[in-house]
Amino acid sequence: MAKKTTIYDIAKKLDITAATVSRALNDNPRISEDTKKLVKETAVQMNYKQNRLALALKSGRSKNVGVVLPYINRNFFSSVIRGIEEELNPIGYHVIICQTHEDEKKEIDTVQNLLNAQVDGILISISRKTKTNEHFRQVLKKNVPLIFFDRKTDIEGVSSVTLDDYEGAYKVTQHLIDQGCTKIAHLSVDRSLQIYQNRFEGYKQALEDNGIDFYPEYLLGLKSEIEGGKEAAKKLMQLENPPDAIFSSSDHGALGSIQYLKEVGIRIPDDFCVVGFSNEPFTQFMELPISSVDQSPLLMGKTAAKVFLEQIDSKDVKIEKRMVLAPTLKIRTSSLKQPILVTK
Amino acid sequence: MAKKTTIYDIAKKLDITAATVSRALNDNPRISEDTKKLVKETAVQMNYKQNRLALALKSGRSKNVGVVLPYINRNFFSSVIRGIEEELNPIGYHVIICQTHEDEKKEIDTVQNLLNAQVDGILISISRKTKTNEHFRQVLKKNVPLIFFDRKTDIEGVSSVTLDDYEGAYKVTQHLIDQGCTKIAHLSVDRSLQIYQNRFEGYKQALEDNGIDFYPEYLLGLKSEIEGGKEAAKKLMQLENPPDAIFSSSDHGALGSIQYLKEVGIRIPDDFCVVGFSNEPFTQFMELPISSVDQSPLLMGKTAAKVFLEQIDSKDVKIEKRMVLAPTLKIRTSSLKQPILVTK
DNA sequence: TTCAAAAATGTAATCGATTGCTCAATAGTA
DNA sequence: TACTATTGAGCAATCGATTACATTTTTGAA
Repeated sequence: MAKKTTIYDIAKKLDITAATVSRALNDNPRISEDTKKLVKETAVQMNYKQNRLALALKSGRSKNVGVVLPYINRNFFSSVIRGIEEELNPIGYHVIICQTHEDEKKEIDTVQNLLNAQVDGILISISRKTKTNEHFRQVLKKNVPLIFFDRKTDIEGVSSVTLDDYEGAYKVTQHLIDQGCTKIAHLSVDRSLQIYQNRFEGYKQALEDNGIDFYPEYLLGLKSEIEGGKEAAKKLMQLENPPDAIFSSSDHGALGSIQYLKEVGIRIPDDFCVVGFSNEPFTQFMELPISSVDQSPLLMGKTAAKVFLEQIDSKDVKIEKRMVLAPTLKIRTSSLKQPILVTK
Repeated sequence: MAKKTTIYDIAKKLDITAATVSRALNDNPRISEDTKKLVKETAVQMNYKQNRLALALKSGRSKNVGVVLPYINRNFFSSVIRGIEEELNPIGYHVIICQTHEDEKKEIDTVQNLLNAQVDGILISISRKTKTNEHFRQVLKKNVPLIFFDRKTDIEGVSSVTLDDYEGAYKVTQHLIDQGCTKIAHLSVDRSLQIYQNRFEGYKQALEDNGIDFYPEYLLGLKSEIEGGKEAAKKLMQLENPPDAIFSSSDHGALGSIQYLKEVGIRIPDDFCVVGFSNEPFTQFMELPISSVDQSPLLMGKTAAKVFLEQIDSKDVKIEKRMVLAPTLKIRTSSLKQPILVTK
């Protein structure tokens, strides 16, 4: 019992061929209206459901796409996923989500597995530790569309959807300068990733454009999350000439910094400004709401999905599309000296 | 070019049969070691990758499981997913994640789609709006393992992994009473869901066991997130006899309440205690860390996955397993009057 | 040397749906 | 009436891997 009904079952019942059933269900014009109606009714009656595996095998399209990212428990990433799903689900695609936990080996395995599973495309935000390209070339070799989002690496022929991190960082830095800060430190997570390198450069350029020298001591690496932010702030404040603002490449880093600064009695934003990056939800509901850069994750997801669809549709033509989204600076209390306007 | 190599390609190259190739690759003892070695080497050389679709169609197992939940951008849910993946990925399963956004119709569609896609099982946390059972019966009818996690509904023959919400709520309430609170309000999200009903009952029982009367005015519904928490707190404080503690069924509700209470100058925890539920990360890194109930999402995910595997393995035997995990109360500043011990 | 048992491969069907090609039946035309 | 379009539906191959059931080749003992 509980056997799934196939088109053969329907065919047998109606004493026709499976081919006819298939055509009827697909509204093939070569089938008479009468037959179509009969078949469709019987299908409903027998609770027939198309087997997508068989279809996939035949057509060579699984209608599955793989989404590979470091973690899903970051609001940014889960929102990107939501964007992708909103675009792809309505047209029959399923999304297979895989986390790399920032591990290169896992990323490679994952990509390989997805290829085996015959996904129709792979949307990926590379792990922090990824130094290799071979697994991406494998994807291209198999003619499977590959799209980078947010964290990318440069490979010819691969499309990407990213945020203008440079611009975002520039805006943050300019904003801090506008607030009267002149000694602005920058916490960078891992500049071997383009996004962090770009943020760093935007920061540097803004300083330069405002005639402020860049002090290497003000540039710190950021280790693990909140704790890293604390440590970094501590180090900075122990400098002979401590900064008066921190621009952190991550919201968690910004939070950690704020926690440390408060501990040692520094008043924010009066004496010190802090800005983060990513606009994680918690930044706005802290007691001291944290300024941050919004990365439009939903839009990024949708855009990545659209790029994938374009790629799928134009099989032969090779497209390389590099889309860059505009960042929005959300100014909140942590960096707003004159309480004129607070963006929610 | 870029054609995927199949076992037929390997067979042709070695002038043997596809059957032999298949057997060799699967280490069938009926194939000589020499042939095996030769086939395997050639496979690597030709960059052969098994087509999982074909295998799935033949075996009737897609090695995919569907995970259906309201949202993935809640730490609780994304951690459950992580637990599921950790258990299932290593043995070759892929996880297809689908969000219902608390919409019954979407849930029904999703389940239907997953069935069409021939998933080997469905792990689901039902949406708040789900009142129907028909789609679950469809799953059972097709003999596809169905496992509820966290949010369940009672259906015969369906296994579930849940938290002991009753116990969690009881602990919270007892803790508040131990802190000297006697007028404890409860914010409940939607008692048509078992989890919230159970929390309510644990709360009520704890009151009763301590000889405290239950005041219906202290029981409030909780609408949208933080805002809802604020509103609820406001309403409560406008009562003739306002409470001296709030036990919120959601962390966001607790946060909203705290925000309101602070606004009107009520000191926490000195004059008022607040406890949430879910142990979302933000509860511990707020300036005023919020007490909450940890739901062991990782363990829940792993357990659900294990139950699924048991079910898959014992095809014929019908298993109905109801696992209930123990909650842990994380006591933090928001409800700790005597600073003796703070759980991190 | 002979022949059965064991070892190594091959044959062909199967999973479920699709589709190019063929064929039959009906309609239409001269 | 004879013959050709047109329409409706069947046949069989295909997608890639697996596997029950042969068949062939070796091995080894009598």
